[in-house]
This record gives sequence, C-alpha cells and structure tokens, in this order.
Amino acid sequence: MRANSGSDEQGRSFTERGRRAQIVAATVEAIVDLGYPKASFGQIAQRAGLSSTGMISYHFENKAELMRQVAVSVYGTAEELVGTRVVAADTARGQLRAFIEASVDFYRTHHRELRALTEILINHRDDQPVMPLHQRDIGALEELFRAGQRTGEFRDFDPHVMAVAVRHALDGVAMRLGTEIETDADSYARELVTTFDLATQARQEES
Amino acid sequence: MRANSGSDEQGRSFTERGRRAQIVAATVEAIVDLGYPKASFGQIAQRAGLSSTGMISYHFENKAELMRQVAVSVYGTAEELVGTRVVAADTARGQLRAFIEASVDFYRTHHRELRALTEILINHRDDQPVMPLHQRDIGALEELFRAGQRTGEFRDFDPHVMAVAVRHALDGVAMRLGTEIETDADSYARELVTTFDLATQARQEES
Amino acid sequence: MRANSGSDEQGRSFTERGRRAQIVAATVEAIVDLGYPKASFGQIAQRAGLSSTGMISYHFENKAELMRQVAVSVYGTAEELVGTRVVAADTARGQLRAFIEASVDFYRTHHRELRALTEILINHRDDQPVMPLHQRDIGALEELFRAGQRTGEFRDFDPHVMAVAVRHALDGVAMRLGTEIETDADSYARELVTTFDLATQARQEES
Amino acid sequence: MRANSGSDEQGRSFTERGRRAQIVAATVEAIVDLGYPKASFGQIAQRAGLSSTGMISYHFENKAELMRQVAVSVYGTAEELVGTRVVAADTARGQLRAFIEASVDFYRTHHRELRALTEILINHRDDQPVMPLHQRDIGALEELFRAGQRTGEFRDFDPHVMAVAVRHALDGVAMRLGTEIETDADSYARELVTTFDLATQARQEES
DNA sequence: CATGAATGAGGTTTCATTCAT
DNA sequence: TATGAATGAAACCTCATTCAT
Repeated sequence: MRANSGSDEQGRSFTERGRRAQIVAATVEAIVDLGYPKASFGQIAQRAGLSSTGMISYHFENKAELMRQVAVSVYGTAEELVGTRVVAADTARGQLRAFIEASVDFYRTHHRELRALTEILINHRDDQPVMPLHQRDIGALEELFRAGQRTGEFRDFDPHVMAVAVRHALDGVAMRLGTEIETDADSYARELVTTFDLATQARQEES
Repeated sequence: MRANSGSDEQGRSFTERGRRAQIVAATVEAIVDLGYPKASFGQIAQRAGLSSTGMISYHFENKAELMRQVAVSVYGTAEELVGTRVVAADTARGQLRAFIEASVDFYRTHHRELRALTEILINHRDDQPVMPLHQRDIGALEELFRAGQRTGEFRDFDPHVMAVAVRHALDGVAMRLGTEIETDADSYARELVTTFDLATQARQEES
Repeated sequence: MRANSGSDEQGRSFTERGRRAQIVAATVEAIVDLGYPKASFGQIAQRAGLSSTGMISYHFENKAELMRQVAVSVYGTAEELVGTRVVAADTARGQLRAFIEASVDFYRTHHRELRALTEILINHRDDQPVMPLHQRDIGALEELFRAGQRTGEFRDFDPHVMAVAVRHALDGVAMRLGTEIETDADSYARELVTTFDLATQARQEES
Repeated sequence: MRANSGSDEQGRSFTERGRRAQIVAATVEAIVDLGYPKASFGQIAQRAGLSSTGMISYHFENKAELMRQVAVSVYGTAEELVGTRVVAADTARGQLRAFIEASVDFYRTHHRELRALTEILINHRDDQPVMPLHQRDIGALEELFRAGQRTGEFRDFDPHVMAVAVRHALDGVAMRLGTEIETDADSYARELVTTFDLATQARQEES
C-alpha cells in the first residue's frame, strides 16, 4: 500500500532504499536550483526521473518528512566525514583544527547538499522539528572546548558562545562556497584555523 | 492607476509612504510567525489590518518587490544604527569592537526584523537579485581590516575571510537570539569582541 | 481576502449571498446527478457557471462547510413550508395529517433538494456534524404525539418510536419520488395519512 | 491471469472464496468506520490484513463490482434470516409481524453490515446498477399484503405504499440502532409491530 | 485609495488500477 | 497468489494578481 511509515532506512527493501535516495538527491537539486519555496514535488519528481509526483508521496509520508530525510541524510554524511577526522586528532587544539578543516573540506565537496540543508534548516517549520542538528554540532564543540580548558590548552572563554561562533562562521563559508565565483576553499580553511586558534589558545605570557 | 512603479520612497504621497511602511512591517511579522514560504499576501494583509490583498498589489509591483523593500528597510535601519557607532570609534580595533557590539545590540532590539531579513536573504531568488546586502557589510569590514593592517594594529590575515567569519558569526548570534530561551545578548557580545580581538591583533611578542 | 468566515448568511453583501446561493444550488445538482462522492468542486463550479473551483473555496471555508450549508438551506426551506401548515391545524390528529401531507408536497416539489440532503446526511462525517436535523423533526413529532396523548386524541404508544417511523417512512417516499417513473405522490400522501392515523388514534371501542 | 470475471461465487477455488469473503468483510468495516467516500482500497486492504491493494483488484474486477458483492452478501444473509421466519408464520398478519421482528433482530445483530449496505445503496451509481434489492423486499411485502387483503385479514390499502412505509420505517430503525446510544431494539420491534398491525388490519367493527 | 470578487495556475496528496517479480 | 512499485488522473485548496465599483 505504502512504504512510507517510520523514518529510518532500516527494514526497507533494496529497491526502496534506492528510490528514496534518488528522491532525496533530486530534492537537493531542486532546492539548490529553485530555492526551498519553489522546490515542489513536481520539480523534484522531474529531477528524479519520475513520471508522477504520486511516487514521492508513496515513498515519503509527506513533504515535511521528505525534507526531514534530506536533512538527516546530509547531516549524516557530514558527521561521518568530519567525525572521523576529529577523533583522529589527539589534542583539543588539534581537534578544533580538524573540525574546521574537515568541515570546509566537506563544504567544498558537497556544497549543493549544504546549501539545501541550510535552506531546510531556515524554512522548515513543523511540530516535528528537524533540528537538534546544528545543536548537536554545537554541543560537540562545547564539549571539545571544555575538555581543552580543563587541560589548560584553551583560555577561559564561554564555550557556548565560541561554539556558536565557530559553527556559524563555517556556515558563512559554506554559503560563500556555493555562490561565489570560485573562492579558494583552502585559504578559508587556513585562515579560520588561525583565527580560532588565536581566539582560543591560552595566553602564552600567562603560562 | 498604480502607485508601485519605481522602488524608492521619494516622490510618494504621505499616506502612501505610511501604507507601504505598514505593509513592510506586517510582512516582517508574517515571515517571523509563519516562515517565508507561508507568508502569503493574505497573511500579510491580515497583519496590516487591510481587508484586501489587492491593496498590497496596488502598493508594490509584485511580491518580489515587496520582499526587496523589506530587506532594504531592515538593512537601512541596521546600517544607520551600526554605522554611527562604528565611525565614532577612532582606532580600527575600536571600530571592530563597535561593529560587533552595535550589531549584537541591533539584534537584541530588532530580532524579528533580523529573522525576517535572514529568511528573505536565503529564499529570495529573482532576476533582479535583492542583495548585495551582506556583501556591503563584508566590504566595509574588509576595508576596516585593511586599514588596521596598514596601521599595524592588525596582524596579517586575509581580510575577506575574516570579514566573512565576523559577519556570519554575528548571524549565528542573531539566529540564537530569536529562538533561544533568553540567551544573554551581552555575554555574546563580550565573548565575540574578545574572540575577534584576539584573532586579529598583531602578536605582541612580535611588536 | 476571503468572505467565508462564519456560517450564517447575515452580514454578507448582496452579491455574496447571491453567489453562495448559486453555489449551493449547483451543489444540489451535482449531488443528484453524480452522487455525493463524485460531486467534486470541479463539477459544482461547472454547474454554477464558475470558471474556477477557487471561487468555491473563496465563498466557503471548505467542502464540509459547503455541504453543511446545503443541508441547512434545504432543511430551512422544508421547515418553513411544513411548519406553517402544521401550526395551521388545531388538533393533534390534524397536525399529524398536515405534517405528512406537507412533507410529501415538499418532496414532490423539491425532490432534487431532498435527494441531495439525504446523501449529505448519510455521507457527511465531520467533527462539526451536520445533523441535529432529522433529530429536530423527530423531536417536533414526539412533542406532537405527546400532546395528542395528553388530550386523549392518540392512543398510548412510544412517541419516539412512532416519530422515527413517520420520519423515515416519509424518507422512503422521498427516495421513491426521486427515482421512480412517476409515482403518484398524492396516493402516497393519502395512504400514509390513513396508515398513521390508524396507527395512532385512540381505540374507539375503548372510548 | 485474473480470477475476477463473473460475479457469483461458484466455480471459484476454496482459497479464493475465502479471500473474497475476507475482503467483503473488510469493506463493511471500512465503510462503517470511514464512510463510503473514504473507504478506499488502501483502507480495505489494511482491514483485511492484506499488504497490497493489488490483491483486491485481482479478486474483484473493479470497485463497483466489489461494492455490488458487499450488497449481495449482506442482503443474502438478511434474506435468509428474515425469510425463514416469515414463511414459518401462517397468517398474513403473522407474517407481517415476523417480517418486522426478524428485521429488527437482524439489525440488532448485524448493524454494521446494515449500515454499510445503506451507504452502498445510497451512493452506488453505475451503469450496471446494483440493486433491485430493497425492491425485492418491497415486492415481497406487496405480495404479502395482497394475499392478506384477499383473505380479508387486511383492510383495503395500497400495498405498494404500505410496503414502502414498512420497509423504510425499518431502515429508520436500522440507522438509529447504529448510532444511538443504546436504543432498545425490542421496544422498536414491539411498537412497529403494533403500529403496522393497526394500520393494516381490517376494521373490526366492519366485520 | 480601498474593497471584494474573480481568475487560473499550481500546490500536495489520495486513489484505483496495472504490472513485473 | 501475493507483493511492492509505478502510473496518471483527479481531488481540495491556496495563492498572486487583476479589475469593477
């Protein structure tokens, strides 16, 4: 009848996972091309090579759920890419650097997904909110900062504000990478690393 | 027959300027309440105390133009408030501090306008694009940084990247102030000033 | 913006009352022609000479509300026609006869409205139910029966069951008049009057 | 390829008869729960424990045919239950009483089927019309009345109108038993028997 | 200036039905 | 037989915009 109950990808047939992924990808394209408000089922179906919008409704309970899945998908990819590189570092300072570099890297390689995610995060309003998403990032960063402060690597700043600053500074980079005519992603990464390194490190004259 | 040609407020009757301002304000409210995609003429008219959406079409050429005016209006207010405080400072460092503090101040006092502006910036797509808006801010910041680097107040970083970082870190604050349960705006301001102060100042051991 | 708030006809412009009546009439036609499930906005708009289904949504909050108005309208007409003839009679027995005769009369002259009403009563399911409608009729009949029993005109039966029997026997006539190839309405009336006269009157051998 | 040609249950495999009965039962449930217009194949399949609506299309030529089968099934059950009790009586008057009592009995024990049947009778429109169903009942009643009139048991009324009255008065009871908060079915039966007994019997003073 | 009415396009979603597996 | 996927039509409804008054 319908295959759209539940919201994770487990317990779904092979073909269905394929279709869902295809639709999610097409949604990203539609949002990037047309903007969230004009990313209609019609546009999405077209980009997914489907001959009917009914197919989308068949695979996703409704539009809100589809958008949620897009967010989850993009965020999942990002988390995996960034996460593995962060845990590979052994100092807090190194982890911060890894977080920034990996994030910029991700933005460079996935700027369309990222742009779509941003639009969804801004526009999606629902009872079932999409987003303990940025939240999760910010939480992780706060943790990182607090750990660094305990070991004395970092100076004594408000971990929350700093996490917000880092997170959204990166968002800024993301938005630029999507639209600007070939900005150099590496220089963004390099400068941001330096910036937040300076902003966080314990003052040397105090050591 | 129609009063909506052109896009600035000059050459308009008193009542018309009033209606336009009223509609712009109502648009802000609608966007904040419902999100950009659901901020329809109907909702806007309702919030403006108008009993017909025809009135909006009469005063604005189309929806895109209305949104453009909202952006211009909010951005104008912000620029005035922030600009006057920035020029009052006499060192580049002081100006950076003033920019950050004034911005946070503006966000605290105008977070609804700000939220609306953000949604418009993200969503608005048009042949006649609204917004070299952030652009203008970023340009001004770059200028400020370059000046500071020339006088030796600032270290040698990429002014563009730093401008983007500052601008979007502030955006992050803005988004938080709109939704978080009573975040302390002052502590955001204080921490961001310190952060970017540390990130930009010439290294003291090198002086 | 929209003229569809509230649900009675007061406080509406002349033109609007006209349009609403026109749409209600077209809804009756559509239901009779196609049946409730296929009486779509498209079909209704067509029959109302409207070039767009949007016009219906403009005048009625939603389909449920439109159906409610149809029911109210038909029932109102019936109540007026039947009511005036019932109160004109002075004995309970005479009132029962008047009720039956006037009802059959109404069915003959308004069998399309009646058919539509029946379909709506059966099919409409909503939180805001249409129908203390038959209920009202049945209540009135119970009252009539009880009065007649008090004066000794009627024998001692259960007024509720008898009311249900009368009301639904009349429904049966209604359904027949709509579909049968020219049944003689008068003979229906005559027979039903006799039937329920005999069924209700106090036994003469007991007097 | 398909098993749905024809419309009676003969010449069908055991499993197929089972599935068809199961689907018919589920259709009754769906109609009672949701109303005819919302009794979709999806809802029916769900209630039948089927995981695909394709199964329904496989077993029934189309939706109209399914509905026809539901009607036939319910009506068949009713006819059997009522019929056996009617023929057991030996006077026309006794048969009328039996018909009413057995009918009310059937409504009490099968009100869901009955409700579904009613909705189908009202809503079903097709080139291949379902239902000389009530018709058949009414025909039988007319026969019964005519027989009683010949033997002098009944007075001289129009058998058709009386049949319609009885038939639809019973429908009214059926509808009430489905929705009212515990109406006493027995009192309905008792009162209706008395009512139509009085309405039909030859006047004793004339004998 | 302002209103209410009208239009027509386009939105999401549900549905009966078909078909490959 | 049974399933899940696909299709395309049609459903209700909202919207920006226009126009007569």
